[in-house]
Amino acid sequence: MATTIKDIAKYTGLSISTISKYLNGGNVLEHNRELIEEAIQTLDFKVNEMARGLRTSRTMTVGVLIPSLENIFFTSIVSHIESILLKEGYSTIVCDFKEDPGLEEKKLQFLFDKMVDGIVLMPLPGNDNLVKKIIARKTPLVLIDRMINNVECDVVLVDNLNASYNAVEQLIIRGHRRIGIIAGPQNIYTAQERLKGYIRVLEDYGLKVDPSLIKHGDYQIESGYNLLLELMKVEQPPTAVYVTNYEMTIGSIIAINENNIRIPDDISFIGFDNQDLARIVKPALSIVVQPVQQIGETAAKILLKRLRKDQGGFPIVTRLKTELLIRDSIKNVES
Amino acid sequence: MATTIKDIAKYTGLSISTISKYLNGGNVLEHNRELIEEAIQTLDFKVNEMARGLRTSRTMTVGVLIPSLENIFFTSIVSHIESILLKEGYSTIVCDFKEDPGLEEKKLQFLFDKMVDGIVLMPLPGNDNLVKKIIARKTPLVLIDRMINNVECDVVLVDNLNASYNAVEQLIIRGHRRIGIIAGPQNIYTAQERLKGYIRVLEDYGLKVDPSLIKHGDYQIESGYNLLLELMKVEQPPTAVYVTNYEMTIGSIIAINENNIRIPDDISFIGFDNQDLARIVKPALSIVVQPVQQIGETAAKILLKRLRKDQGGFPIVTRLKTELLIRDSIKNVES
DNA sequence: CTTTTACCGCGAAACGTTTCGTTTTATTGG
DNA sequence: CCAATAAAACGAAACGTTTCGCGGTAAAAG
Repeated sequence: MATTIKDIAKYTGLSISTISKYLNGGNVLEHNRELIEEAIQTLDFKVNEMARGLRTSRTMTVGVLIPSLENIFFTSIVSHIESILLKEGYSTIVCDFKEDPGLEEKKLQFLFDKMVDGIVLMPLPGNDNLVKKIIARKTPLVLIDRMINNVECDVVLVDNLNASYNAVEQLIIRGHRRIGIIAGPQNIYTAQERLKGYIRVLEDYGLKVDPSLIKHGDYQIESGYNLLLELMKVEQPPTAVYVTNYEMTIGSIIAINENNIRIPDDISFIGFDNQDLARIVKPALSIVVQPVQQIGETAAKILLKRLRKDQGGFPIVTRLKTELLIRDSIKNVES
Repeated sequence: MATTIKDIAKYTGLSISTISKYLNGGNVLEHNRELIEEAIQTLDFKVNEMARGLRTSRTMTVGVLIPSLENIFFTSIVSHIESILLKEGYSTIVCDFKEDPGLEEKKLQFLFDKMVDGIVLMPLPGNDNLVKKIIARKTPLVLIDRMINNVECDVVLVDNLNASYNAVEQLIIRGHRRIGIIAGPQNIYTAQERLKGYIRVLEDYGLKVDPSLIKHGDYQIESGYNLLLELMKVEQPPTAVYVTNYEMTIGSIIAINENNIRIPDDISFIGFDNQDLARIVKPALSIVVQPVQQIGETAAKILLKRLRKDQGGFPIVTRLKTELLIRDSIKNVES
């Protein structure tokens, strides 16, 4: 059916191995090079990746495993990863595991069965042995957004600690003293970091850390909704709140709207992740924005490096900076 | 390295071809079946898809081509497609073309080079020949969300006409007589349908269709923003507006907020696509919700059918119903 | 002009399957 | 118990590449 290397050989009068050599960047006489290129052009030859893969045991395929495809933070990272990988001829198989640890393992197995050359993973907490499994197989791996303790691995993450620090600092500067935080699950690395930043800046400014103002959610909309209302019911409620991911930010906003709480008069607000969200809500929300493009591109580039068998600098831990968008959701408090 | 069919043959004392026969569902002596299964278990055998693919020229891979990975409407459809395909052993290669016709063609070529067994495509308008190209190659294809004229092809779409009809009808029932629409690009099938529904319901109720109340946008946030403001500046402004996709709904809301327009007092509002959006905005927005899960699953199932070489019912045109969520963004007008 | 050194091209084996035609084994009927 | 038939197992070729070692030719060195 399709034209093969054999057809090129016939067309040019050269041997199969010479064509193969050319295809893999080997040296070929100038004259023959032109001949081969012409043949490839006119016969519309494309290497059969399956045959090549069978010989070399490389699939030119990488797997990207994320918790959910319905989360724009994840998918836009994927989008940038895909762009970079495609340029090098790799195809990207995206799997999501719907935040389910069982599925995570299953999908990973699927990727193994498909013999992907490399993996980009945003791991669920507690599934550390999955990561170890990948490493044991020597499949190149780049972790995203979340780090695993006691495991050496390339990882791209965001400086969550200082992201929180800077956000909360803005609240302090504007006179807030009782600042609530809707934090993430205690077993998620990212969430721990974001909480640490909150605590550190309070301490740096000599403010008391009040445990009743720290609420742990599960990164879902519902818990944002519930926890915001809980915060407002504390005996001495906060004058500002900092919410640490996108979904919980949405949930909080819904709670605020449904209960006729006014921003920033009743409470000042800083949310997370999504720029559009910042503008759509009234008044415009202040937001911590993550550098999704950089995250994706960096992860892809490191993976490509490893796929080239370049182990330089291992493990590479990249820590990217967030951006803080200050809008109208913060009130100045007289102190 | 990995265990092959040869190892299984050695372990069981059977021949390679018998093992292969078993793997492909052929008949094997009960005794041997058990033996083989045990061997596969203990040696942890997995068929090498590359070798198999080389022989059969099937890759067990399907390509999904969508305009953007940063659009939750698209990605959640992808998510459901992926789930279904995975169960049958297919992996899904997702490509987005960032709404760029040039890229669309390039990515499609990429998928061809990767020899995907099938394709799910959400085509850009005007690129009809791309679709024809796929069909000419006899690669199974399912179109999503947008139809192409004069081409026979399986397609899953939403009953956009009646979606609009029902939405606008609710506005009419509540007494609105001047209803604006922010429609999509005139060359997009989906957009045409949505506009048709708007026009038809007005005519059915004997209302005049006023061209000054029909604005065509490009499905991006910015144009939602601009067109909403244009609508409000019409000499006799509408009392209600219907916005026909997610991004433009966001844009409109931003415009409304920034200009202190009140919903529903100044204007009644029906938006599109995203449930969370409906709740996050205050007052809660009325929304036309698309059945993303059904779209994805239906598309995947049809594709699987075609991959099984079952041409039954070709071309299958599936038209799914939307849901109309009425919330607080519509005011009753005394007439 | 001869010897050495590069360089380029070639043939053949191998990667792990499927498939097809043939041989062996098991089953049935006479 | 043997022949005929059905069922199962087998062997070998093929899919389209890469790779490795060898042979030949041209350029560089003596």
